[in-house]
Amino acid sequence: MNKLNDDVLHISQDCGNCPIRHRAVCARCESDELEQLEEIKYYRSFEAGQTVIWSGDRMDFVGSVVSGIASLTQTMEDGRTQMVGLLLPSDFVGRPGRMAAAYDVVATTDMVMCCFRKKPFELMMEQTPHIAQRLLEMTLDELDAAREWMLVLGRKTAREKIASLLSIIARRDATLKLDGMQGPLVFDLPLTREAMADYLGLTLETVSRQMSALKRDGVIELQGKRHVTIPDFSRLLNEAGDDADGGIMA
Amino acid sequence: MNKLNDDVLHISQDCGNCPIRHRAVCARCESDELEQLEEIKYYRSFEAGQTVIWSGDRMDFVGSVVSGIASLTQTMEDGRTQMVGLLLPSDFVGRPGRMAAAYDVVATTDMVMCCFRKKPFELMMEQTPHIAQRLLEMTLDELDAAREWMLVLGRKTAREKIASLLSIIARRDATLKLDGMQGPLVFDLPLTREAMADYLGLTLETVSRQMSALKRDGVIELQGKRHVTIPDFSRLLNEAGDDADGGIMA
DNA sequence: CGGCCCGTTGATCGAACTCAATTCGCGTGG
DNA sequence: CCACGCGAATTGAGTTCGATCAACGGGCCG
Repeated sequence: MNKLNDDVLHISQDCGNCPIRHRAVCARCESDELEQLEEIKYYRSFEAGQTVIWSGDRMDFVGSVVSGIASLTQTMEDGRTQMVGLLLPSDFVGRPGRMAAAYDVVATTDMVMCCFRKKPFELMMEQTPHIAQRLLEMTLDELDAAREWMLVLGRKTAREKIASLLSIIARRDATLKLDGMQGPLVFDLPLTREAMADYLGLTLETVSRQMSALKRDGVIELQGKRHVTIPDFSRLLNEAGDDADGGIMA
Repeated sequence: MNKLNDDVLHISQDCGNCPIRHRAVCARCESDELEQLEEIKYYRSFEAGQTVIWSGDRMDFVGSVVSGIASLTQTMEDGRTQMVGLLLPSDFVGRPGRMAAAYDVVATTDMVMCCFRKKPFELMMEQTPHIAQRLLEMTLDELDAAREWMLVLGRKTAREKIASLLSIIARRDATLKLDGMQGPLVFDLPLTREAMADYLGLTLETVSRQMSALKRDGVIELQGKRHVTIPDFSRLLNEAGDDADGGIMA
């Protein structure tokens, strides 16, 4: 918690130094627009496991994930839950124009959010096209990701689902590190087995079994439960049922 | 085919009389903006089963479904396919700023599209905020629908999946007819059993079996293979695993 | 009439679920 | 320091739901 507060202080108010400055909803803003945003923004930090907002709750802010990871989940009355979004740094939370949250938002790791008061943000959106433009672009990207995930949920086997999730996390991690993807990829899983199960529409036992199977078959290596090494990325892509050729897909 | 061409001629050029005028991407346009759009638009008709565009193909238009239904599908190399979108009248096709189609688009019924040449449309989007605003709104709605569908794909049983699909189609049909949803709902399924299976992540045999089971249990009535009667909508919602109370959900 | 498409139904199989026991890692308190 | 407890993860045994393979029925058109 102290650590988190330090982070918040450290990030402070300056959009210019923000780590997600050029990827978030504010990416296209000019400096005067940033100044406007700074007046309606504030930071909030969450510990791993903490709930940001419950589905149906009134939501008087929107915002961006600055660091850490959050998940968007839907739950049925009998308790079955499905993750419908994985929010990474720079991803946007909330929907302008909507009163209530449509999903549960939970921090899966310690997390910092840059929040904008909703009303003034909506006003700004009407006036400055840069924000709406960027939000449209980001929403279209999310829609593509959601559709990609529908294929995973609807048609892939448990093994392929795990491989798909690992390859997505690995790819993201590699791009963050500006890794050319040469050599083995190494990263930490930001999700518990249960969260992976919720994302993939599986049970946690099946997730565990398939992780063990991929390890046994040499597709992945595990140091501890969370630290993963991918010796051959194209092999993993193959297991995911995606086209193998290491090419970056559309 | 003759029927289709008649439709096209009938719709002709006048945006003012367009059946989707107030719901499509052009919903918020002023009359001068509509005039601009009319200069870059043209109609195309497709017969049931015809492919509008293949994934990966260069796409030099975007557009709206005017009448009929189209589906967005993704296919793996081994032939497994997943429908990732069901395009109804007023829904938007294509992504501004993207060169190639990301999905296969297929007409599942006879269909008419209002197409805009892509380059000029993109230019208009930059100049007139009304279009981008509406497109953002529509994209956010689609994202919500996709996430709703992820819950269906990931966590619902075959029976619940069928009930979910039927309730969505029934609800849409009722709103089109401005039906207050009192009394039994009656509609025609616009999808083959196979298309339903592709949407739901099932096989067509399972779809057929569950349709028979719902009929046997009195949840639905079938006249022929496509004509459906829902005697008790809240019962159907219950079978779908959604909250039963006939209320209109968020 | 025969072929074709769409849909239904039956029999069997297997992948993933469920229930249950056990292990691992880690912090906490005696 | 070790014992203890707890949550996360693994592994096993048995069951089940939906997939697969296969046969059959009905409507439509040539």
